[in-house]
Amino acid sequence: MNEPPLREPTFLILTALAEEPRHGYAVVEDVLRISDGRIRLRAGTLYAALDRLRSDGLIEVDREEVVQSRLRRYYRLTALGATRLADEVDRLRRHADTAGRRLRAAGLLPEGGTA
Amino acid sequence: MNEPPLREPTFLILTALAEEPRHGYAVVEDVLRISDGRIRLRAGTLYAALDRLRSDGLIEVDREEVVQSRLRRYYRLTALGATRLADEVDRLRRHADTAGRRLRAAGLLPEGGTA
DNA sequence: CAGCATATACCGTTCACCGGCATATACGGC
DNA sequence: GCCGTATATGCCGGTGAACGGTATATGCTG
Repeated sequence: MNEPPLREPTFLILTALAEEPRHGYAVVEDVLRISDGRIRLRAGTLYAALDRLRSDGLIEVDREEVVQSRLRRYYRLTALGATRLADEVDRLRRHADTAGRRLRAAGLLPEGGTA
Repeated sequence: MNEPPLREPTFLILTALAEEPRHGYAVVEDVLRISDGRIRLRAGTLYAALDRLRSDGLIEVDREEVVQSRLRRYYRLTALGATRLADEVDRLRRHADTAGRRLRAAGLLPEGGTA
C-alpha cells in the first residue's frame, strides 16, 4: 500500500500535466519554468518516465497531433495520478513544515529566512 | 553550483539532525516518527548516507559515547548543512504550492482536500 | 548551408536506496 | 539457560530512476 516516494523530476512531470494536457517537449519547457531553471529534463529521463507513469496508470494519452510533419503525443493526468500527486503535495508540505520548524527552533537559519 | 536535489531519506536524516545531535539508531527512530511510519531507514541506507553527508560537509561528528558497552556516534548539522536543508525546504514549498494550485484550478482534487 | 529549435526514441552509466547479513551486548520471557 | 527483541554499527549485492549522449527528422534563421 505504501507507494515509494516520487522523485523530483517525476513529481514535476505530473505537475506539468496537472495544468493541462501536454506533449513531451512542452513538459520539458514547463518543468524548466516551474523549477526556476533548475531541472532541465533529459530526453532519456522524460520518455522513460512517461512510459513508466503510463504503465502505472498515473497518466494516459490524451490525443496525438501532427504539427509541421512532427508528431505531438499529448498526455493527461488520470484520476489516480491526481490522487497520487495530491498525496505527494501533502507529504512535501509536512516535511517542509517539520524541517522549517526545527531549523527555526534551533536558530540554525543562516539568513533569517522564513523557511 | 546547482546541487542535485536531496532524496527523501536524505532530507529526513538532515531534518532529524536539525532538532538535536543524534546517533544513527536515534535517527532511524526519529525519521520513522516524522514520516508517519512511512520511512523505515535500512542500516545500509543510513550509514552510507551519514558517510556521504559527512564527506559533503553537511554534517559532522558531534561526540562519541559508550552506553552499555555500545558505541554511540552522535552527528550534528553543520552551517552548510543547515543552509542546504533550508534551501530544500524552500524548494519543497514552491513545488507543493505549484502542484496544489494546479490540482485545485483543474478541479482534479479527488476529495475536496486542501492540497 | 550550418546551426538551432522542435520532437520522439534508445542506450550505457551512475548512484542512492533497498534488503539482507554480520557482529556484539543487554534484557525479558519461558 | 536460551530464544527473541532492542540497541548499535558496518558491509555488500542488486535494483531502478535519472543522467548524458546519440540517433532520426523537419523547419526556421543567419
